[in-house]
Amino acid sequence: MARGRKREYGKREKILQGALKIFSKNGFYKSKVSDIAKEAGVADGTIYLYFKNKDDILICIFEEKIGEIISILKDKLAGAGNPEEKIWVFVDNHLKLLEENPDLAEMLQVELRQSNKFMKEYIPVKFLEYLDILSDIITEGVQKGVFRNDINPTIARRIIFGALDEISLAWVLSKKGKYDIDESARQVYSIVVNGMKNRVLDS
Amino acid sequence: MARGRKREYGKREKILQGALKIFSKNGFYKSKVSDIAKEAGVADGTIYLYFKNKDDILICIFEEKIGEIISILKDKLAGAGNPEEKIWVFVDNHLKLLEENPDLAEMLQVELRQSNKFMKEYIPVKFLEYLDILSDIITEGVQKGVFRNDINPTIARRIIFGALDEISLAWVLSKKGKYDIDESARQVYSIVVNGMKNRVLDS
Amino acid sequence: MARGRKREYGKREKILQGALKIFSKNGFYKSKVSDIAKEAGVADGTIYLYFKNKDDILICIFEEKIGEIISILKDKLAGAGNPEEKIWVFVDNHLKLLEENPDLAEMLQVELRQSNKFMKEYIPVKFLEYLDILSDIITEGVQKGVFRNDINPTIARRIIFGALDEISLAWVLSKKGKYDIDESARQVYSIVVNGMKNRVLDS
Amino acid sequence: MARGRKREYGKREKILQGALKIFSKNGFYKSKVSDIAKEAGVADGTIYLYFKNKDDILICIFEEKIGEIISILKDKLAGAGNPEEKIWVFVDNHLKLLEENPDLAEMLQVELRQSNKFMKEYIPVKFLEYLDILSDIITEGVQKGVFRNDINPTIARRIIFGALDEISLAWVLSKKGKYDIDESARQVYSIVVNGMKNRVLDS
DNA sequence: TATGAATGAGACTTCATTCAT
DNA sequence: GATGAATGAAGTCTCATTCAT
Repeated sequence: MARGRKREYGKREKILQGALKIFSKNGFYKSKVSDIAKEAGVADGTIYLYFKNKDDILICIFEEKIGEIISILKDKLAGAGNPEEKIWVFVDNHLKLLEENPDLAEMLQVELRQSNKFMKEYIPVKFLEYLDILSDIITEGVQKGVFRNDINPTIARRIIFGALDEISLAWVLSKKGKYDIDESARQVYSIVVNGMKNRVLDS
Repeated sequence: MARGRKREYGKREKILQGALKIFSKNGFYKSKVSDIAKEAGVADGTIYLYFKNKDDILICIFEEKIGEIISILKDKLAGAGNPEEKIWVFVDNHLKLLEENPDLAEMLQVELRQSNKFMKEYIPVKFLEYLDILSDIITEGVQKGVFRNDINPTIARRIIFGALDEISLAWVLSKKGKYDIDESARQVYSIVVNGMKNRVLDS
Repeated sequence: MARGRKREYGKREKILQGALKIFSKNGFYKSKVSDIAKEAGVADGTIYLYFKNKDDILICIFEEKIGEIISILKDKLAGAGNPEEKIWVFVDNHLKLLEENPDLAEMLQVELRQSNKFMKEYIPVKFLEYLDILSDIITEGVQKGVFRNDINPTIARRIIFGALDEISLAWVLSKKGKYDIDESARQVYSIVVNGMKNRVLDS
Repeated sequence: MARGRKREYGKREKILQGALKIFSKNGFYKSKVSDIAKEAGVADGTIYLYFKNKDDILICIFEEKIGEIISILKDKLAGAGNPEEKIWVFVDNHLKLLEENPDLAEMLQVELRQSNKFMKEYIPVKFLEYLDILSDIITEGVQKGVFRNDINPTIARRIIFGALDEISLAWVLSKKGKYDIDESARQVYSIVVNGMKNRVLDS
């Protein structure tokens, strides 16, 4: 658990948190490095001791945050039984997590999109890892005959993630009031699981 | 200092087209007004005869392009019969349109998201109009008993749009090769329509 | 009295009047040629049929307006008797004229100063002609023994004009309310005439 | 992209001096911020570390320079006896100071005028403080019976300042050659003091 | 390691002027 | 003569990044 000098890691972490807050408030381009520094309580120059440049901060937030999400998700999935239950865990976890971390939600919704664009070279490894969990569940469901075998896991995972993503976006942009996250989770689950279900087995 | 002019018409349209191309290539913030001007074949200053500022160009593209999409969609929907068929028309139209207009796809994916944010005052009227079409179809389906009556049209429309949106994004970012748009359309249709279908009626 | 085509002269005059109004409101640099055109009710391009450029408009206003002032002043001076009375006529005329033409006042106060500077080549011929009237009166007074012969007319005229100018400026900037022009005229007259008066003759 | 820095102090002062020089040479509007930077030996951006914008530089020069003038003037006035002598100190000080600081003279003459206009909101506190010194002297003279009691100090101070101002302007614009500052000071003093003097007391 | 003053390239936008109609 | 759409040079200001301390 010991992780070298606290001072160093403390600052890096503070910068990432500050950046998350600032990015989510202003968007990536409108955020000034000096504002991040102020928010983090460090000098402007200090940021460049921990990150290559402004873009790098963005990338690191993704890697780190999605890493945490994946870790939490995997823990929860370990306790889940069949593929349908796993889908529920995924859906519920995704929406709850963003509900509890509005800054993170805002960033993933809005800045991630940009980042994919302006950083052509950046391949969102961690993000794909997250999507892989979803396609693994679907594949498992298909193999077990729970889901129809004409379901294409690569496309289906995009459908599910897209649905969750749009729900989150609507929630973020609606100033977090209008949409009920629990209700939304149930609707997503009900539609996609029913949508993929193998009816033959039911009878 | 000024030089010759040509009195060509359709300049506004040429600027919008140029901007669409540049925005989709570089993203809004990385796009220079002078590049848009060059692409449109006009002088930098000319842009400001037709648009208030750079933001205004973005907004006008949305209004105009989504307006066109809505118009085309409504025509197609007029020939569709039951709600399920209408969902198919919506899904198919959305994905085909973006396939045929990659620049537009790229922009809608990335810039529309930001727009809500950086221009606090801008409310995407036309975009909501587009979503309304979707919820109207769902509502109709629920009323006719084709879709389950526990389906919430406001959430369901986000689910469907999100699915389409993510598919488009994946297609855009994968450099338009990896994903098969037809297959994707069928998957989206199959999952969401089956997912909303009222099974009681079937028996 | 007939002066060629009315149309042509009418437009030139309208432009000058419009420019006077706009310059006095915004100052020379903040005034846009297009605003002058709008105020004058002509097209932007039309201005360049009558004036070489924006600077030229300014110069022409000076020449024309100061010309008119000189003409009016000379008429009034023709009816004046001794140098002291002439000083009064000059002082009274200057302040009254500006009171009645606030736009002109504003312009002479502010733009005339600049003009000497930004147009190095422009020598304010008409303005010097106006000052000459003043030094002629002083010289006459000195010669007649009314004013002391240690009075230097070239300097004294600057003193008198400066006093009037500053009074006008204060009046212009105070939004024409605070200062009483009549009272000011009397104070200027009383101070400068008493200040130049030859006391030896009095006894 | 940034390059070496020197950590020299007094940058604010160097910018003010550079700006004074550039403004006086070109006038406010024709002066480019980059020229001021070059003159001051700093980078363009550095100017914005010390001043809000170009207008702010102008205002600061006024505040600072007139502050200095007031300070010097007050010292000299402390050693002056009667009101007439104080008028002489004021007149002499004003003209000598501008003679020794041609750039400052040019700015006060020309740019101050502009500033009063384009910065409607800016109230020239320091400048009014300077004028107050003058009206205080006049009021004192009136109370002591040295000056006539029909003299209005508020107007008289404008007359005196205006006279000095115009003399300075003529001197500045005449490329500092034609006018003799000493002679001018004596003329102004002689005219205004004689002009305000209470003759009744003389007898 | 940390700082933050300084840098300077670059972008948006304005507006005097032109000239095809 | 009159128009006004078009031009494009130019200027203010921003802000990511550096490096002497």
